[in-house]
Amino acid sequence: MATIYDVAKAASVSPKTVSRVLNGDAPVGRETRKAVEAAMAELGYVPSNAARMMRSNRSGLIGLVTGALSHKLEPMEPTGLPDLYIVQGIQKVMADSGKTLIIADTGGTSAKVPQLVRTFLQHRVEALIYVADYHQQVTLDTGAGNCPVVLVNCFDADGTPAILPDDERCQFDLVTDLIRSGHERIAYLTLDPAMVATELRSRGYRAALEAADIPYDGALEIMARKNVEEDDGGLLQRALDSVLALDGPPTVICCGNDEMALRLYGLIRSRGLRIPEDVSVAGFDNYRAIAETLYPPLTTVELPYLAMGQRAAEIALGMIKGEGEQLAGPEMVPGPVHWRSSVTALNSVTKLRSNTGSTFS
Amino acid sequence: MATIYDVAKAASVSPKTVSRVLNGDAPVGRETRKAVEAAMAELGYVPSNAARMMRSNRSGLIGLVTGALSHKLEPMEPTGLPDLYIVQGIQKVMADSGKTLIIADTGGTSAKVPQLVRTFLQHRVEALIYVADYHQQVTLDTGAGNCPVVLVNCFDADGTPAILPDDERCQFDLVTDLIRSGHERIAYLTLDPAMVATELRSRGYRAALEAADIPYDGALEIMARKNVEEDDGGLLQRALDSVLALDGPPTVICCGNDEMALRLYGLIRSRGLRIPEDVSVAGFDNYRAIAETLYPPLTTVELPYLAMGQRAAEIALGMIKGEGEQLAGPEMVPGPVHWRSSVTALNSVTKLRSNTGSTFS
DNA sequence: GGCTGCTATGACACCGATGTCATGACTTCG
DNA sequence: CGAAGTCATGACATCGGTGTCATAGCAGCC
Repeated sequence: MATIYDVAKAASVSPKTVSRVLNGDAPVGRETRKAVEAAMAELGYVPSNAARMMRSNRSGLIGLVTGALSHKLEPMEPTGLPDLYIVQGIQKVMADSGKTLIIADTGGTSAKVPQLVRTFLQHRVEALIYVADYHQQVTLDTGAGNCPVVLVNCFDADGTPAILPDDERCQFDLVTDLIRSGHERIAYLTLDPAMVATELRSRGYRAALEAADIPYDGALEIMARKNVEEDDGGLLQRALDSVLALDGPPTVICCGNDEMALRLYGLIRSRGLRIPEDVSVAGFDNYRAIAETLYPPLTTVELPYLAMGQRAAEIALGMIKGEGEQLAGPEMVPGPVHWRSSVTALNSVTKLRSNTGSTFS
Repeated sequence: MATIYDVAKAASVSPKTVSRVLNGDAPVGRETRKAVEAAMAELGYVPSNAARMMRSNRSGLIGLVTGALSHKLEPMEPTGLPDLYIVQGIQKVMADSGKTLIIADTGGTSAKVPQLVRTFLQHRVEALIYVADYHQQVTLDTGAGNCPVVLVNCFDADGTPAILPDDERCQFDLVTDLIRSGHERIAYLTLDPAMVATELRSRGYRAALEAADIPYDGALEIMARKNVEEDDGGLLQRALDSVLALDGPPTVICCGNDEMALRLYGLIRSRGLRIPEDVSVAGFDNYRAIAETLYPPLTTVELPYLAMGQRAAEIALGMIKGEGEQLAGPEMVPGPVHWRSSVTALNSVTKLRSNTGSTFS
């Protein structure tokens, strides 16, 4: 590989002059510049970042640790590969500010993290971003020293800057929109309550009911998915039958995620009911391959993964610059409701646009 | 950040001795080693890859260019995020051999590629891997010079080493398995024929029929999805009605992908037919969120994305080492059939395991 | 004893950029 | 006209490691 010295020799100038042409940090004569540029092109010269870094101490690299690439067969496999969208958001912002992402995968075991972080530190990353595959608490033994760290889709007990989806707000917005279109008997089939998100969404569900003065009925909120292999789908069937058998059956059923909604479509129809005429269905995740493909298309909430990634990248960049924008703890990012035809309006009032940034597609 | 000189001073030895402790490339006295290790721990020393690289010229970095992170709203959005699995495969192999992945996203426009490649070259990547999001031909103006390049899920006209899914073989295996379980009237609703994969799969479909001495009936093979916005799903409806109206209607319908199969489930049922009693359905992609969640679970073929990634990484590593394993052109990787209950056996013979590596799950 | 061979260590140059400072040629202004 | 200022350029040190070579100490062997 050609070096700056080769270029200098070919252009009959000093290396420093070549450097000046490269960086434009000092005036260079017109003819000289031409000669240097010609020599660079001729030799296919590409400056070495490593050598640059030795002086400047700025690598231009951002380390990204994730389990995104190794979902494998974990029992609690979440839908939609959220971390991918987070990574996408991070990548976009970083690329725009001239940083290059270097990524490493935990392979599912956080035990590998210290080793990965060490590799990153060897490359002198300017910041470290850790992306989890679902909303959870983590305890990372990063050993990152004074390297800025940002957590995404997870949080720790030490108040490390973290970007989280606002599960509570999302579910609140969805249920509020349902109420606005006239629903009052709103069932909610939840995911495993062991998950952080489940608890938060449940809170959002109840808060929305309360805000609308609708009494909370425990019989309408049922766990329908457990993160264990034994769950063969029977939980969902029983949950559905249970709410349908109630005195006041629900007019709409919210699902813990879009995958559950997909299953529910089949179950509801096998019981001779139509969607949404007999019962409406709402999902969670806006897993587009499902939500948009189902007939009728599924009303659901989008978790703002892309935005979360972008926000995380911005925070990280801010920390690199040493700006005051130091998050002391988690920052919640809300996401839009996607209103589709799996939910019917029960009132005659013109459908109200919610003021929460919902989109009607 | 502490340097090797700081460590040397703290341990009262020369920097070179610290280097020897780090790399173990020459004997070091027991006491000396202890002192050095203590000093390294004390100072939190992490060696700088940049400085190392200056001498060794080996960065330990592998450049990955992909559009994986920016699917966005492209009309021909393929299902299943194949490139993610490819990246996963690459990552695994690279991590195992001590390389670190640095990734960049094209943002959907291949115009950015040269710039990204340049960045990678600045970092002195040891190899470049380009991953496409669906099977296609590309013309990359990499300007990578003598840096090894491997293409994945795509190929070019210059015979650059490439790893491709064996679409033809996959479809052949699937249809052959269908024939083995007694099906003879096999419809095939294809994706847009403008896609490379469509042509290849069609070939596999016909080859399987021919191998079983079943005459090819053009009325059974219909394009049911066009990569344009105008396609509102009407194509699929018409295609379904068309094959159902035939004198000899199909006993099984193959779909171009699992998403189409998901749609087809709804259409078939809305026509009062049962799956698989009245008509069997097969998909393509093994998009698990759909294939495993649908009821009944979907028989489909898995494109071997993970294996492709691994293979690509191996090829790249081989090229780095300068081994003779120089692919002169594309290498096709086959994938397994996943046999599920959306296809019924028409013959009374015990179901035959195909000899093509199919799995029955 | 003198030679060889091995172990443990250090001095020094070097990788490829860039920051600092110096220099020579011109221009401008009092 | 001489001092001061600008422009264009180069010499040289430096970043943090590692390769090469030298050196000192100590054993083993004829």
